[in-house]
Amino acid sequence: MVFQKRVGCAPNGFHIPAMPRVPRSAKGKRSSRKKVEGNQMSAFDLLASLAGKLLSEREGFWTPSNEQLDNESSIKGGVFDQGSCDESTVAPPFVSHGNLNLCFKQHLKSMEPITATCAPNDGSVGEFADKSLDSASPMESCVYRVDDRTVMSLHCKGQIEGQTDSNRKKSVIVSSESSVDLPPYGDCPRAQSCSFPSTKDGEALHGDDQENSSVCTHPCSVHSRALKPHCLEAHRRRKLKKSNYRKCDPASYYNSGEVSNNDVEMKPVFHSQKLFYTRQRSKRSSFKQKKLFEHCSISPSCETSPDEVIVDSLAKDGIKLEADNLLAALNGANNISCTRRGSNPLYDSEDHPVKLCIKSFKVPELFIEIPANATVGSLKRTVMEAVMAVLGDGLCVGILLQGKKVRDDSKTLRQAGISYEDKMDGLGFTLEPSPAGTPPSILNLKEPAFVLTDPMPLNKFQASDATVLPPPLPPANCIEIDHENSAHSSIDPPDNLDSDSKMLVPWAAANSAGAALSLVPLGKSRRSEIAQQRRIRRPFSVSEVEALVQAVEKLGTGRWRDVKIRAFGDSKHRTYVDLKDKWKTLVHTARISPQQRRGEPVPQELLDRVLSAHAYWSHHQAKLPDPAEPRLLT
DNA sequence: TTTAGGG
DNA sequence: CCCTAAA
Repeated sequence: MVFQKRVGCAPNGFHIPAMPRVPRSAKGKRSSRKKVEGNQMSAFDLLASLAGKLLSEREGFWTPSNEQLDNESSIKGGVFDQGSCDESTVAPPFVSHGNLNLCFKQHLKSMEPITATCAPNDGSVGEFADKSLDSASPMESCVYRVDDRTVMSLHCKGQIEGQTDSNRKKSVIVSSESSVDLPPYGDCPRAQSCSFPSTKDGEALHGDDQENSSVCTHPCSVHSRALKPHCLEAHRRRKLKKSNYRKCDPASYYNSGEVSNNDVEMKPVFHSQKLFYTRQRSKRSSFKQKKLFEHCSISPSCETSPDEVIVDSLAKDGIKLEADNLLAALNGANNISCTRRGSNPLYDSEDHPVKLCIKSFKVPELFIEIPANATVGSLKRTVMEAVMAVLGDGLCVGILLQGKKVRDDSKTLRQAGISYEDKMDGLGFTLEPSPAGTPPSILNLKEPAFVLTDPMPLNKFQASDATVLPPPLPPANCIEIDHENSAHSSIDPPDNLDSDSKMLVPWAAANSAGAALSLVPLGKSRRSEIAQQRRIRRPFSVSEVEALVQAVEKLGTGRWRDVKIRAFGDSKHRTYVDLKDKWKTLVHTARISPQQRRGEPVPQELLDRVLSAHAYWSHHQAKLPDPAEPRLLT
């Protein structure tokens, strides 16, 4: 007997008492060194990264005025981009008081507004929701209709004024088929998504809605997330299609995703222990869909079901994490020397500290299928593995301001507009995949629909269960990145979110208890042709070239692994293949005229050595790993 | 997993 | 940088 249970809707989520080291994902776990290369990011790292982003960078050339956006659209954009039930939460233990809730959403994106907040940290979302119905409340509400559902959106209208009333900026969108006193439909034409509050307060307020809201998720929308074809490399698509995907009855996806939001629903769909890792079935508003599909040839109407409604919610028990606490935790744990108050040189004399409250991060929800005779312990492990597969394979924090990504890490908060109170309700953080070994880059999760399956070779699996399983996923993070952006962050172009959005497909981590996982997209063929991540281009610096040349001189051109160890042993982002390729280009560069060379000029001396080494090793086989290593005569 | 090469 | 056949 096999049952399938949707984990994600567990009201209280999964509270992980400690943040273990994350199992490495599919690639390179062979040696310890490889593990080091693994793009692992602990929750602490995450916070550190976040803190660094928020509090440590101040230089920039961008002026906030460029980012003046519609104040309302931001939240809604964020909401639309979220669109899912609230899911499990992970509470890292290192936050002294207050938890950073990582809510398992269907994708790694957080729309939770980071609010400027001043102690005392009051007010749950529910309270705000309550108050929002009061005209005196700092919250605004608006109502709109999604299909047959009336939806109320509560969001902040107030500005942060002074130090006492600044933490009133919350946004919650409340699904409402209930008795909530709703303003007339149409008050807020832009708001078209619904979500249900998962905070306890929200539950208390709209408890009846939760179940109803659950209905909002619809399996059919599993594939409704728009993947912009223009974002896909056709070439890659073809390859992926050819090599990694197989035809599969779409209905099987739906079956697999047909588990309702009722936690208790069991479905004997699969016969082996699997983890379903699917994106929340949701529907975006027509408004958002328009944006989503703006560059997509797929019609939204055919991608969504009428009764799908975006279900978005705030973290269950989303405990605020104040910057103070965060910094204190960081300082205490990792000697990060940043203080927040007065004397902090990070702040200009007249610069007010920016207090932020991260309500939650959202990561994809999980579907788990496990034999009924499995032990509770194995279930726990399975969930943990799924969780860590999502969280562990390298996350970085992205910042959304007014719905736009803030990419320039060098900007100050003020320059980025984060210190502007009138924008605080448009500030959001996202958990994003961090390309291996690369600085955090902003990546939007657009197609977080996966299935975790048995790790058996895909070909075997296909042969044995081809009618059930969705197409397998390419064996790596599938992140489409902006090729225009190098590793260096840059300013977000002032266009909409989707235009520069990225896609990601996390790759499951390895197992620990015989339940190895692999990830398979749950999407449909068209858009399950997910672009595989292309690593961010990282031009070799002169010093790197120097190290490479030196190592090749010593080791020869046939031992790239050794060269890598020798010259880039601690570098995560330079693989031996990279080095081999770089050497290839170096040889080429050395042979062409300086006028033809591009990029950062390599000193001629190095190029000469490249040619010399290349010539030498062309005639000397570098076979012997160690003893009398041939020396290059120079 | 590494190497070697083409793309 | 990617992709992959071969080793």
